[in-house]
Amino acid sequence: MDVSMMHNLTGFGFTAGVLPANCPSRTVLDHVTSKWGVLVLIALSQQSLRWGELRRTIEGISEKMLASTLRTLEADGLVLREAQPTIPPRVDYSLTPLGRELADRLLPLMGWIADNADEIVAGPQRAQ
Amino acid sequence: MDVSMMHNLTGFGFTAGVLPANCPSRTVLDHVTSKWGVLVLIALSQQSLRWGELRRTIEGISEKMLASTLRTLEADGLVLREAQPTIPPRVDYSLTPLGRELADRLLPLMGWIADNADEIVAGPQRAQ
DNA sequence: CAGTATCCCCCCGGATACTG
DNA sequence: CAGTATCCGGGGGGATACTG
Repeated sequence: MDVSMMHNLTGFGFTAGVLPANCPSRTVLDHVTSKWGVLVLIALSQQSLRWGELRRTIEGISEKMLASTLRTLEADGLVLREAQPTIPPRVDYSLTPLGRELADRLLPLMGWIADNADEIVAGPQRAQ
Repeated sequence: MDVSMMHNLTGFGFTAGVLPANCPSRTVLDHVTSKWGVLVLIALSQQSLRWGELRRTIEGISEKMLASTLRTLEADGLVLREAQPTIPPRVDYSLTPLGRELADRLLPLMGWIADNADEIVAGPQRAQ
């Protein structure tokens, strides 16, 4: 599996119309690019985290959305949930091997965004 | 040491909390991961396209959302809009250099999603 | 052809309260 | 601590009609 083919769309089978509607890829894309999906995956890419740590790490996320996002990503097999049957409960979240593969593609993207965000939001003219 | 540092978040400057809320990176992330942002950028990564071509290429997008998405991406300096003053009008959309840099990070992601979507939506158990 | 304008609904997602 | 339950408002986003 060569990396060079990663940039050849033809090799991925969505030559004609980017992606057909109602196909699995669209579903996964929606999950990943959901409002908090990327940030959860990025957060877990560094280390496994507990619920409360995730909540504090991803600034601004609500409990509802954290739970919802984690459930979706877990159902997709991207995030692993490990609950200790202790009192008080302790639950650790981490990436599955599949999730790690995905995160490896997300990190360069996020890195680029972090690097260029200031220029982008400022606008081409004003940045100049 | 080439790609490996891409996996070190510290190198990108969002060590502490993934990304601060209300920061430029969040804004750009929201634009890119908007419902149609990724698909528009991917579509334009192969070739510049006219309005109607984009509409047909990105299956399922409405005129309203195509216009909205294009305006956002153009304002961000990621997409270039070139209108010919002819009748009937002809407008070409393409990626700016900045947009191309971004697309180069999006393509591996989309490729991976296309490759693994079937397994993901099927679920780990059933896929097994 | 390349878009606006308009109507309108769904549901995403936030806030708050509560529980094992 | 790690969530669920419930309420609720705004706006994301679809469908249709219209225009230069």
